[in-house]
Amino acid sequence: MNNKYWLLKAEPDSRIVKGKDVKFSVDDFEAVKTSPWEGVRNYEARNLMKEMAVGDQALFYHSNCKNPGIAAFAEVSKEAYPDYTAWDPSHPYYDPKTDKVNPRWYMVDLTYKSRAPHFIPLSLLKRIADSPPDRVPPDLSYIGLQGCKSIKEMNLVTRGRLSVQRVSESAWNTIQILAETGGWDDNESRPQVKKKGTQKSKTLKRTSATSRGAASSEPEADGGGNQQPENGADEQQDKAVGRKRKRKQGDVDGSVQAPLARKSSRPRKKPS
DNA sequence: GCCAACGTTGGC
DNA sequence: GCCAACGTTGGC
Repeated sequence: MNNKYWLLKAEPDSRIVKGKDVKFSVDDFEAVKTSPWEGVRNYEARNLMKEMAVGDQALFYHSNCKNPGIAAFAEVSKEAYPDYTAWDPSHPYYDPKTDKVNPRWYMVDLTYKSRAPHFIPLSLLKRIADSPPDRVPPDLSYIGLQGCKSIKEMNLVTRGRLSVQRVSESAWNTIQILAETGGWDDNESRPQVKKKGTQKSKTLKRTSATSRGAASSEPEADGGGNQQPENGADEQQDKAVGRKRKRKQGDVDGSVQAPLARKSSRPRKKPS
């Protein structure tokens, strides 16, 4: 593969899942420096992680928050290895159907590199994506048409529900330029830039903790036709939804319970 | 295997 | 907090 760039999502706001806070902001990331990207219970996301190699570059994205967007840059520091949290019955993302002999879930380690000088809000990327094919938004003329095009093709704007995504080299380059240059009008509030040491508002901000469950689903239907997620082989990508969530190692061993995924508890109501 | 129901993601 | 989009479940 010639893809060495990725985008991974994390939630900067507190949200309790099975008794544990899944918050993992850019500040948290910078503090721990390196963190295992555990908890992904989505085949497509997992497969993408399996493709990652040490040294690959990644975009750290703030999701499910007031200002979603790219907050920092990171690097893959450890190739995919079994996600041990899947075997821990006390973990929110415990998966009873997998074991150490035949790991189902994997994770990589990501190491924080630097903050995006200019936080890149999703709204900006969307604005670019919505711009005419032959025009570059005036305030972003410096990225050029090619830059615009690369953004328009990002999974971030074309799909959205994937917690781990591939990023093309051109999109990566464009993001770099945007982050360094800034200059757009709509950069309203942004989470980054920790002002003075005490900025870590740990105040419990409750986001809309509706009822996000843990992992997503189980089977991973694949558009192509390969629906086998497992097989140690090199599966491509299946598709399933991704989950994003990350948390710093420190609070990992909380101990909770609750499995994940909603297998078949669905009360189906059918006519007649 | 189709497809309606409904859970989840995640922006707004 | 609302809700659109997406995708999975599972009856038939």
